[in-house]
Amino acid sequence: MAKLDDTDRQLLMLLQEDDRQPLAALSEKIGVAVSTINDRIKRLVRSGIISGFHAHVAPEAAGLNLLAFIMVGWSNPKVEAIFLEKVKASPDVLECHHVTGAWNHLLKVRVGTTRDLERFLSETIKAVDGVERTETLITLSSAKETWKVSLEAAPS
Amino acid sequence: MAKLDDTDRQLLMLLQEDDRQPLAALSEKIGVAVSTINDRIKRLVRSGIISGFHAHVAPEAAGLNLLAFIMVGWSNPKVEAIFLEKVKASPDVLECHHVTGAWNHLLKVRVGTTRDLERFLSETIKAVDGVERTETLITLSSAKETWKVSLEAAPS
DNA sequence: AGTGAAAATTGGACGTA
DNA sequence: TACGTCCAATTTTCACT
Repeated sequence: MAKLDDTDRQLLMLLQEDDRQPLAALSEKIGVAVSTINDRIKRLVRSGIISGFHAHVAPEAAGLNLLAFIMVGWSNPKVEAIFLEKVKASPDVLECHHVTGAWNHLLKVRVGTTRDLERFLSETIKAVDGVERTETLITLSSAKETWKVSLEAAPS
Repeated sequence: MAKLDDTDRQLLMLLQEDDRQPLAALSEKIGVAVSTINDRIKRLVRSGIISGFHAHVAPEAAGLNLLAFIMVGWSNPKVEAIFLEKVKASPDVLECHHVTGAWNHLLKVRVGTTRDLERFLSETIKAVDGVERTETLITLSSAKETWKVSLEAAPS
């Protein structure tokens, strides 16, 4: 893995904040030439350190007013493959993590209403044969929700 | 809230995928004029439907190899304010949600190693006076992790 | 690698329908 | 609101340090 110097870290911080600012603005903030900024960004993209440039959409604008975390459990290991397939295909599922502890997987799900959530649970999750337990945590409010990776202490 | 037509939804889908493609590319994919694309994006940004344009950084590139979800509980309601302040200030915390159920808040946290996680728990979470219970789910792998909002069924 | 300036591409503003 | 044109701004390339 390519290592990051201080200029890279500053650049990544600024691009995580806003990837549409002109190279000239980045150049001024960091203190290197515009063409250097351009080279650096190219390199960071090519090496995969920057995985992409994405517009973020306000979920409420799309009518998605309900955020929930769902923990799912089963005992038969054959369940996993079918479960993951369904989950990956569902646009309601933002995240699916395999976690330690009493549960097998933790899902982050965005839907419109509680009715949609009910439908999701019955049609997508419990419809998978072998799923034995679920626990749903409904989000009342989100005090923090960021995608920004902290770049203070980089590996040497 | 401004309503979205089909052109908006197509545009948002494409920009969620990659916000750096030229307007000409978007114009061709959607089938409207370049200047229309430009107008639409401007409007979507002004109305807050697009909340921003952000570069995504691969966490591993920053040495963040451990993802965990931490549930936190307390009984004294005065704890919340202090807790949220610490959590918002911590670069390790990606998300903090107020949730229903046996716990008060659910955190999504990214750190380098288990040692960093241990330090985070003792110095940031348990250091808050009044925090009584925590449960940590360590992520072994993530089958899905997206930020894309589904735009199939828009509100009328 | 970094720089500055030229060349190519792109985005933003305006007038018209 | 959508369109096309024009001009300004921005990105990209390149020869040099």
